Amino acid sequence: MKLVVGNACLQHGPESTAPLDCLHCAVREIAVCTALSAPERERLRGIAVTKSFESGATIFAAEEPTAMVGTVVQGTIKCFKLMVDGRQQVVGFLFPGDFIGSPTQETTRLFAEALTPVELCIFPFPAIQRLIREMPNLERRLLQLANDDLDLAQEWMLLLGRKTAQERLATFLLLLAQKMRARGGAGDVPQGQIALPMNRSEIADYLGLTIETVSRQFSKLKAAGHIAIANNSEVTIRNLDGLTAIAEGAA
Amino acid sequence: MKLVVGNACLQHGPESTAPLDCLHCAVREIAVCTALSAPERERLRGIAVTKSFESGATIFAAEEPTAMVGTVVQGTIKCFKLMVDGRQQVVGFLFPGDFIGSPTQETTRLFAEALTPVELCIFPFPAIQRLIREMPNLERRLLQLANDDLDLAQEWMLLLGRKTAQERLATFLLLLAQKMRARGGAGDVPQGQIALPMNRSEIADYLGLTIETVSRQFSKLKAAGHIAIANNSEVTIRNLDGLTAIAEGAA
DNA sequence: CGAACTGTTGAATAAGGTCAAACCAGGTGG
DNA sequence: CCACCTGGTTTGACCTTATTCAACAGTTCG
Repeated sequence: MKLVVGNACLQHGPESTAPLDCLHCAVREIAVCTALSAPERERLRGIAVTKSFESGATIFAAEEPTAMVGTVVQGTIKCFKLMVDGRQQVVGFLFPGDFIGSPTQETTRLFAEALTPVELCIFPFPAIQRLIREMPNLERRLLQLANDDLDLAQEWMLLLGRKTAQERLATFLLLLAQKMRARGGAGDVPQGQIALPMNRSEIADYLGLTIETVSRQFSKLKAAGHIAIANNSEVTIRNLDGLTAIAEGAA
Repeated sequence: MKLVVGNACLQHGPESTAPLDCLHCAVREIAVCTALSAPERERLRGIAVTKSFESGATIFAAEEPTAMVGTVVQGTIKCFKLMVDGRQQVVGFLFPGDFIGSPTQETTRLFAEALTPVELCIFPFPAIQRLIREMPNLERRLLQLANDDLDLAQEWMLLLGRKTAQERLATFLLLLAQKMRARGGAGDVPQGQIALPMNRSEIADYLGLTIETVSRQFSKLKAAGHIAIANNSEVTIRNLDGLTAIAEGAA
């Protein structure tokens, strides 16, 4: 486990204070800002700064005072919990367009680590708290996002508490496929092709399994013809219905 | 599994339309309404109705259009997910003062069932959506509640994905004790005494275990002197530090 | 080309699940 | 008042799944 310790955010690293170019932002169609009126978006832009993280960097760590929230512009992030003896549970992977951080909690409860080079559009904590009070549209959007996250977390509780290893991996792949579809838009990514920017260990920590079990289940799904494995970070869904049946425990 | 099927809410059963007596409400100190100003509380009261459910009744079911949200005034509720083959995952128990339902989602994602006789203070869905738009304080409070719920859900993902049976039960008992403390106030409940309004099967479905394993872990904690078991629905914490150490995996 | 990772596969082990029997408390009815 | 029944719970014996431990294969990168 490689942890860059300390409150990395807002302290070092390349941070642009130049005016943001929201009009050409890659995620302007899906991020929080979507819900805002033009003048509101302008105000939000006023407090935003962009920041880059190299692969493996800690974005924030649990127990720290919350320094920021923000939008993922580029890259993949894993959010996770840690136990004192090192056991790890990934609670979510974040992709471009996703919102990161809790806008109401004074203290961070999670660790966030960049799995690839990451670019964030950051809203410093005190500033965003002020803006939330002044912009009901922003607050409404955040409430919606929080409820959606809660829904996904509860779905994952079902997975972790009641599904078999096979069902977990199938569910995971379908979730990624769905996220890609919701994002990538049209022909961006070929039908059923899934990028895996995380390694087996991180998948295992998301699914509550070991790397060996994850690997075995990949092999099994491949042998059954449900997926094809190009390389370790790219798989293709060959049989969507079959995979769905497995994920729901109907197989 | 006893399921009263159908959209039970707002359709039948005793439902009071008389003006609510908020001043003497048992949960007025902790519920959503706490965050509101006097006139705001008055408006919220205007759309509220109380409703009772008998033990075992379905309060709402997954996939239904959301009919209401509300506050638990009395009783205990379990919220859970179901798989097609009947596997069940409890995602939370709700106690007096807790908020029930998602104020942003048009469709219900969970089942909610009364474990004891339950009294709810109900806010019909269209009305609450309107009020949210008009009362920023209400929205702010709901955002806070949603983020707290999300935090708890992620803590539970760690439990379900990475903790042993022993650690799960210890964590569960400590969570209940903490909830009781946060609620019951002063001498209401004797030190470390925990009421268990749910049976072993429901605990098992919350912890991702079987009833047999739950039972064995109860016996083990009792044998180790960490808890005392008065009867099946009441336990006492004898060794808080020991239990905490177990829950955190430090034992 | 070889070192260092990361991932895969196999064999042995353990934790928790399954099946089955015993237990116990609370309610029923003689 | 007490024997009996019933549901939930506990306990025991055995089994299955996933973990652990270990060896091997494939990639990446100096």
